[in-house]
Amino acid sequence: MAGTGTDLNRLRELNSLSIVRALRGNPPSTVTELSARTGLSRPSADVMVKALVADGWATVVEPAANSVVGRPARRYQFRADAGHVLGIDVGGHKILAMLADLDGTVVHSTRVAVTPDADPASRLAAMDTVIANCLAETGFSGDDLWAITVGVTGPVDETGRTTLFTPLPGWTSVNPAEHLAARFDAPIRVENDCKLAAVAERWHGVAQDADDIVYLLAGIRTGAGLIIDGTLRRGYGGAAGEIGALRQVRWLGAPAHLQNCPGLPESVAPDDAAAWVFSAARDGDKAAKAAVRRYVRDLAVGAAALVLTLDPHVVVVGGGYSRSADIILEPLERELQRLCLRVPEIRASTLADEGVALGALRLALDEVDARLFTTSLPAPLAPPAG
Amino acid sequence: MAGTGTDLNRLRELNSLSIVRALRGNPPSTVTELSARTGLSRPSADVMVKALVADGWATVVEPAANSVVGRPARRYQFRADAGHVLGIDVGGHKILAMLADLDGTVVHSTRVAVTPDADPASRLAAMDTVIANCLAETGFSGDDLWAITVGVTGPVDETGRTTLFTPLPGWTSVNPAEHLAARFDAPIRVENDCKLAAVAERWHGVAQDADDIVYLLAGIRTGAGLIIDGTLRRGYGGAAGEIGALRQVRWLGAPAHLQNCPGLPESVAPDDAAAWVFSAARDGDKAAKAAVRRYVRDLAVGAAALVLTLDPHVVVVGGGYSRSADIILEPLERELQRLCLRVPEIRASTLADEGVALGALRLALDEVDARLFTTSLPAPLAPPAG
DNA sequence: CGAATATTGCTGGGGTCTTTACGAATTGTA
DNA sequence: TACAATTCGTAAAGACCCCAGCAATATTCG
Repeated sequence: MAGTGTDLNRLRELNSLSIVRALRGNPPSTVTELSARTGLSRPSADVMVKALVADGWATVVEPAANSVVGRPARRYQFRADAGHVLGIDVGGHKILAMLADLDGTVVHSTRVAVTPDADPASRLAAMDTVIANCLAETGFSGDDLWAITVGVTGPVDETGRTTLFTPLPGWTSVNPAEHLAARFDAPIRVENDCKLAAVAERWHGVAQDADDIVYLLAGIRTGAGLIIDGTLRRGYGGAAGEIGALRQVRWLGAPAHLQNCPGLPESVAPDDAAAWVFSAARDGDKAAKAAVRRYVRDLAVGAAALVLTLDPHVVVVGGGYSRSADIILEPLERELQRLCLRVPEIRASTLADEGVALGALRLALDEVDARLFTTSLPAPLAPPAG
Repeated sequence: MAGTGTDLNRLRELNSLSIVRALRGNPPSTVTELSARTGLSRPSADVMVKALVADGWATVVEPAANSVVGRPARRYQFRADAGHVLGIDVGGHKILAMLADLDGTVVHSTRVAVTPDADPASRLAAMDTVIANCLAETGFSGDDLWAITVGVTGPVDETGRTTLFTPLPGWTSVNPAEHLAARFDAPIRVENDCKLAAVAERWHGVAQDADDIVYLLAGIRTGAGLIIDGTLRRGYGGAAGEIGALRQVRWLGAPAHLQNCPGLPESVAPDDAAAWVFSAARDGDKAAKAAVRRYVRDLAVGAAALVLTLDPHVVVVGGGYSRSADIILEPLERELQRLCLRVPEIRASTLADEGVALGALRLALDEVDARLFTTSLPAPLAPPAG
């Protein structure tokens, strides 16, 4: 029964989707271009794209200045604003929401600061506020959202819970997916923050060329996210990448080398300690340099375990400490050279603290795509015209 | 240009392949059954299967005793003997070749013993002999082979070389793929033995139900093969799973606990030492039990690194020592419980020393399938009738 | 031997894509 | 301004595929 029995309707769907693919991510295209891009004949491409326009998936862009000989062609464009998705980073210090259209263009983002020891209820309330603001400031309603993804700390199981552990107090009892499902109709997904950051690096970050990626979160917390063969790997129970739980790897204590660096002035707040150490090391401070060396050495053991297990193309170093990539990357590479069989390329993230939210957006878009590309074209939820 | 432009021909191909899928792995089927299985109409299924018969991909099986009312239906069967594939395990102690038809049924296998310190040339010669015998004893020629896969020790790069390292002396300079390419036209692939064993466990072993598998080779060598999301993961440079190279993991020295167990009689050959220790431990020998405990403790650290990285569904323990799974599995699980966040199921392999060759067969079959299911149906290389 | 049953084979209908062809719109040149 | 050249838009014809339904066929059971 699960057979791939394929009839004519399916063929038409396939070709319609083929046209959608050809439209997306390209500048407004003529029918001739679409025909060339899809391999379909020009009349077919014409019929398809006209149907898409009728259903609200595409629009006609007026010819514009055309300096070429011949009748000017109509240009069609995918209606990226037919729907929107939301990506949310629920972090220890901040909550960040990003709203993007179907092309993945970020339309708006909102953030609010929270304290790491906030209780779950107030954290969820802050999340609600951030979302509400993001929608209010752009004039959208919850019905305009086609998918929502939330990034949280700790391994996430199928249901969206972080049962194994999480640094956020009380968070294990919370299910953000259920919480949001009561407010929004869109499909909601909860995912681990490191995993989302990894996705973001492949989407808009420094690993766009790689299919096998290890993302290292280097910050007050240490963690990892894995992309294998181009897709995010969650593991059977959603706990892939949690190599830090292995004591031999020393990730848990690694940041302490920086936090407790001898010579650290009392005036420096704990959150700024690492930055101070990196800066001091850059200035040649002996103790700071030793602290960085010890930190990197511990970080490298876990990284080596990941690298040896997966043999990735690229290792991306992200997280708060990646701002000091200039003094981390080189010793990290040296350590990996010592520990690994084949050393991957090591690159520093450039997504600052937006990686998790961006990755959440990408996953939400994937959700939309999956529906779009498998279960035929859904009824056009979009208004008939912009 | 890479567009999915889909015309009628493609539709027909798709449906033809759909029929092939419905035929394979099923007993001889009537057109009505095929129609039900594929979702196609009966006339369509009829036309398709007739075309397959004409091209040599299927045969008609005569009605046989039919005890049901009505006109007896013709039964069609996939011609598994239209082609064959070869899987070869080039190990330290033996070389094993297996010949299978397109259904994966093993038709014949040949093996020969070699010494671990044999030089590359004689090892390749032994491989040639094993293949030649396997073909001669079944009456096939090299032209009947549609794909060949060779399993070797050590990480294999894209070209089929084991450049990073291998325990076989001189083997880094050898390229078995090139060697065989001079003799056979079929596509040839070389792969790491642990990876192939992992594939075999999912195909015919104890992990058929799992999509995320860590295969542990527990023997005189220690190694791993990874299956993630149902497919073998090689890593960017083919060195995935080589966690044993990390010193912290202690895999290199782990078997020594068994080999050098105090109380080991001088009369026991090195190759039989582990078996003796396991047996002694089973009989309650204190020293032997301690040696096993130490071995498992070391094995578990690397296994934990793999498990924490990938969060697999199942860990399969294979290799020579898996014959003593009865006294390894329980302490291994206990150790993993201690070291991991979520402990996967742990199972002992039952494929004895045929896992690598079986996995090689599966990969060769995958190669055939890939051609069959992407680039349309190739011209029937098969003779028109059995 | 005839009725019941299930399969086989065939024909027409509906649908899709492609090819071919021709009219329409614009540019550049005489 | 008129005309050729070029490209786009669209319509008609042809080929192909899938499906529904009906007549013919082969077998079992009474």
